Amino acid sequence: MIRAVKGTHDLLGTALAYHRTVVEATRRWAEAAGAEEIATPIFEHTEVFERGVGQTTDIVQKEMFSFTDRGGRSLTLRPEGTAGVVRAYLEHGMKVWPQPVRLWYAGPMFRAERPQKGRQRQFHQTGYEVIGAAEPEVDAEAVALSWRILESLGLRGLTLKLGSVGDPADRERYNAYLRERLEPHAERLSEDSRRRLQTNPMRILDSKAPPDRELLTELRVRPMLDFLGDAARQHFEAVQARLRALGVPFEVDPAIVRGLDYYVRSSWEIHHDRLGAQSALGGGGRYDGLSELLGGPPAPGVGWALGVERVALAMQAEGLSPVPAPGLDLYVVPLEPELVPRALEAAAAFWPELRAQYALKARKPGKGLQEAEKKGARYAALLGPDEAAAGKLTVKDLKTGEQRTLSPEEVKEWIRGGTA
RNA sequence: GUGAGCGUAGCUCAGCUGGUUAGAGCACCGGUCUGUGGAACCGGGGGUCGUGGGUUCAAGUCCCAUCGCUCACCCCA
Repeated sequence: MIRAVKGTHDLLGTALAYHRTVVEATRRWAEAAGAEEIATPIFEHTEVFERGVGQTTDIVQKEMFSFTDRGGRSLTLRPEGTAGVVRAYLEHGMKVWPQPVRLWYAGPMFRAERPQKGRQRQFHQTGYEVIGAAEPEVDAEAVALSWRILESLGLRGLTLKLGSVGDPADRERYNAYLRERLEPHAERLSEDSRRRLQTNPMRILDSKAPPDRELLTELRVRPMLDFLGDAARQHFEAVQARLRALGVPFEVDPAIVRGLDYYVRSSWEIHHDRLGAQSALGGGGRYDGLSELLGGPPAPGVGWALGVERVALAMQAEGLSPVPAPGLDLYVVPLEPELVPRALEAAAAFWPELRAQYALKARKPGKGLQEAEKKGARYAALLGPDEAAAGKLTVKDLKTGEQRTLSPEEVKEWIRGGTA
């Protein structure tokens, strides 16, 4: 049997209902904030991510699904959404739109990791980007929006961790400090971290390897926050002040680093307390240099992404139900075999005002009602010789038991009136 | 990529220390039931026991390998 590829899943039933609930919540709140939806391709030229996300990141080094197309171009299934959105911003000259431009999106992302709870190879994110503004207000706006989306879904066990990774110059000073501090003890670091010492020392802070953690504690390595320049520090404080004013609870996490190189200044994650190892529901940050990394003019930006599957897991852990998919309005039951075609015609005549389906085999009335119930229909319509002759249907409300024999037009009126 | 746990019907599982033709519940199909449902009862379809090899008179059960799933490491949404 051919099965879905490792780390991918068919989405249906309850899982899809959770999925839609998260996407629709994002749509509602993002559009409330004035954002326009964008759908970028799920694959891009590999360099979009190599240059955008960063050569030294785990995502680029070991998690991308890349392939060569027939023309010899290197393409990559998007591992995240922001780089593609900024590429689109540049490609469509959105810098001439009224600034800043607010965009939101939802769609699949791909990372070649070993699957586990809350981690799949194809997963889904919703995201929000504000491009063309450097003010701390938009950082706070973005954080507050993602926080409120999660709250609106009913989630309680949320923690917002806010940090700052500073400006590039601050990071250079910090990286120099880290190298100087850690290099004498390099042999005690994990293999990955020894490599990071050369390529990107800050990423060592992200390591959870016990030897790395011990060494960092023992050396009393100072956090990035101590190295913020004046501009970044003022920005960070302003963001905190705006968040307090908006009533968004957060804790400052001096160690927050983020796995994507394009982040500067604000950087945050939202965690849930009952998710297991992969506890981040979402994260984001400011990426003022990204446009230039992609070959564009300076264009400051800030944004976030939520992991749809993880939010769904968190909702389930808290016993929260998704918005259910709408069921059938009407199930048409032919009472005689020769009336099956008439049942199709009757059901088809209700589309699309009513969700109507019909039985392919003649049923006795009792069986027909039972079947309608199993199909999840609110109403059953019996079509027997009498109804056929009169051009009517005997329609029964399966909840109340109320029954009427009506013309198709009257059926529409009754049901639409009843469900309005 | 590393480690651990688990693979019996569409789903949830039973199958004792290896011993007839591998079972149950749910679901599905049909009947009891020729114009009114949610019940009950009866019947039916559906399994190469993940796969391959080995031990044995005999393997769903023991051993090895392999594949898959899950969780964890790593990292992140």
